[in-house]
Amino acid sequence: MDQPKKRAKPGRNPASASRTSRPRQAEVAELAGVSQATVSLVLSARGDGRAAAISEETRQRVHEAARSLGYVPDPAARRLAAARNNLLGVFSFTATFPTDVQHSYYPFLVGVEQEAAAQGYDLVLFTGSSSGGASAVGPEALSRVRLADGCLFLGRHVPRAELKRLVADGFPVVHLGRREELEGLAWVGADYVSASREVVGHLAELGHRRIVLVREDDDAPPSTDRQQGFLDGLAAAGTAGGPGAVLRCADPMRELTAQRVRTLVADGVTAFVAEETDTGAAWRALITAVREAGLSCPGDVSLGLLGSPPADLAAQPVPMGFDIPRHRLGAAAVRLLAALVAGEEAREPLVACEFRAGETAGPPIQSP
Amino acid sequence: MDQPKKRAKPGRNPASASRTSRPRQAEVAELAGVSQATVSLVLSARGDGRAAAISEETRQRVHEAARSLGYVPDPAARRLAAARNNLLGVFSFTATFPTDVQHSYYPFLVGVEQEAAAQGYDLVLFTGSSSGGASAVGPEALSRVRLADGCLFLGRHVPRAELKRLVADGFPVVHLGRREELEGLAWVGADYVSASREVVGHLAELGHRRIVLVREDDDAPPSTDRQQGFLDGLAAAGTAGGPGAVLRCADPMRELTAQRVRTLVADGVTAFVAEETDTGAAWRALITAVREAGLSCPGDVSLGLLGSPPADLAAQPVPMGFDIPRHRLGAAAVRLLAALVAGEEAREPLVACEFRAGETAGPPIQSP
DNA sequence: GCGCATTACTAATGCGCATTAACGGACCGG
DNA sequence: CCGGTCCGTTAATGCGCATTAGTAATGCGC
Repeated sequence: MDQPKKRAKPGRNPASASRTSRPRQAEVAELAGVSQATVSLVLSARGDGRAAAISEETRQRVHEAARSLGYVPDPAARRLAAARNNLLGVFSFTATFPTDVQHSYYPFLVGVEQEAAAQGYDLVLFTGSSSGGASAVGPEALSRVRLADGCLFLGRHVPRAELKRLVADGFPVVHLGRREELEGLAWVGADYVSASREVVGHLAELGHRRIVLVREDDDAPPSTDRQQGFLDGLAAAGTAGGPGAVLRCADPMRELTAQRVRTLVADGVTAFVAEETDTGAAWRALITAVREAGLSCPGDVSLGLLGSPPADLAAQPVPMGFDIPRHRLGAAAVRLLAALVAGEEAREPLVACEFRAGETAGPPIQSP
Repeated sequence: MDQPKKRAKPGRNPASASRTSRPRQAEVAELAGVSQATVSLVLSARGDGRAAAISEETRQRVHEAARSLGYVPDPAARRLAAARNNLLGVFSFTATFPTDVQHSYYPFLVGVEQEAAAQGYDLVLFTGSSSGGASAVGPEALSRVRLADGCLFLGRHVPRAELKRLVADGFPVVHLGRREELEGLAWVGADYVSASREVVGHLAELGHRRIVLVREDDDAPPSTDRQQGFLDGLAAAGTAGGPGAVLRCADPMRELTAQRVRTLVADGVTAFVAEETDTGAAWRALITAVREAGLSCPGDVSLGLLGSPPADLAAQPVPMGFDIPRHRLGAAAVRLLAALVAGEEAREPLVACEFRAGETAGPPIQSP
């Protein structure tokens, strides 16, 4: 009577419909006359490296049995046992799927998807702002991402506190876009400094000595980086920057008039570069002013754009400048994230931009 | 001494790096001072129906503990334990985010994402055939989707055999786009028949009696449906279709000449409708031919497009016709899938298109 | 012919969760 | 005051697989 208390076996509810049809490893094992463990060893044998100690004959029998039964491993069980989900999260605080196909996140996603596939990960898409009723946009909205092995963040409005919490907990996180304010947060970004320096370098090579940067009145890192690169480029070319080299406008369209451009050109300026922003205001203002000043572009004055032109100006003559490799940025972010998930160290976060020769730059005119 | 042989506990290898960060139910339980089972009961309590027998106070404590720990249930474990994980899969055999935006499933995804959020599901993007090297396109490629509660399939190149297997196993699957060849496969599609009939109806109401359909030489269901709707519309308008009512061209640009159009118009034809295809060839050929024939559009002849114009022609006068509600299609697919997951029956798979008045249709000219 | 290494395989275990029988305590009618 | 009932909670179990300690069998050397 002192045997351990006998308990019924609760277990699980009766087999659901699909139970009957899907063979388990145990059934394969029985058919092959081996143990379940052997089946697992055979079927999950990594192609690379040494094969486990299983005889070729057994291996064959197991494979045969598996095939004849139509065995397919259960991914849930596989992932549970392996303690990894092979899932990467993608979180954007603005809608992950903006209605506009032209949206700037799209190219990132292309790269993200490709690289994730290459690394053997699937993607879980989270939306912070989704109007969906179920997901309350509470502070814990972010913690759902823990479902994945790691998470990629897009957009600038990700709440700091929550992100910090994730990072502090050691959850692998990568931010797409420079994000240095948050200690320990991994990120990847485009190397605007080098790219901008290169643009200035090309202009200098063509012979330009007086170059002006038109930028907006915004202290976002991308803007700062571009100015930095611009000034570096000037220095490398042996040209003094000086305060007049940077034209900072709160409202470019209003401040950068044709008259202003004429004055600068008369003063010896032979080339302008504009920074790229969301709105493209600086570039828009620049080409408008130059046109209205009656100046021809590669002829009278050379223009450069530190980025890509806005979609509605894409048909215009291609500006000399650089393209942000969004595609590669997305891929780099995934690689970094995968490395973090695997417990490796973060690597170089900067991705080089691609120089674009365009058709808006030429040698400076000889001032009369 | 006859106790069962003592064996060491093999278990699994020491915790990987991420182990620390992901709290388990057991940890929540400890913090709340209850058992793991209680945590499970509280957290998986179905909102509907009777709440499990847990006191409100305990419930509170558990929720609090879970929140403070940032607990998120492990999808794999959830799934393995025979429940569901509130995950819906999206699988497209071509890249979901293709480089070529034209063929993108993006608009669908907008609807999918919204509806999934509304239904309380997260989305897993199973990266199908991406050029990535890792994922061999073996038979198991598709079976990964079993991690989710159900899966949405996009694209026409999904391998039949594997899909069939999923369906046969009772795994909830919905195909976006008509797919009747596969017995038992649920799908949602746009109602091209009704929409095309409506377009013809509008033309008939305007007074058109002789209407010609320009279509490509392709027997895909969407083409067939449009023709069907077109003929239905003619019949409803009391106009005989006749063999001449459908112009089937292998190469519309070449076959649909200005001369041909002139002849038709002279013969009494007052309106043309073109089908929409990937390339937009039929519509392109039609408007080109009409222009070259020197005919003005809403004046001399009315035009309709059974679908949306290709992106590069969007700036032209908006064609009368209909828009495929990709957004709503995606949402409908998710609703259907959610119903299947819940064990309900499939419902009406057709989603209505949206009529677009446009500016290419008017009353027919009185032939002299 | 005994120790020791190697090979080929199996038993046991747990991943994290859901499920359910059982249990202890409070309450209650008789 | 005792058996019964209800309530809140828990222990135990297994989902399907990967992992690893252990074992039986065999080979090898001296």
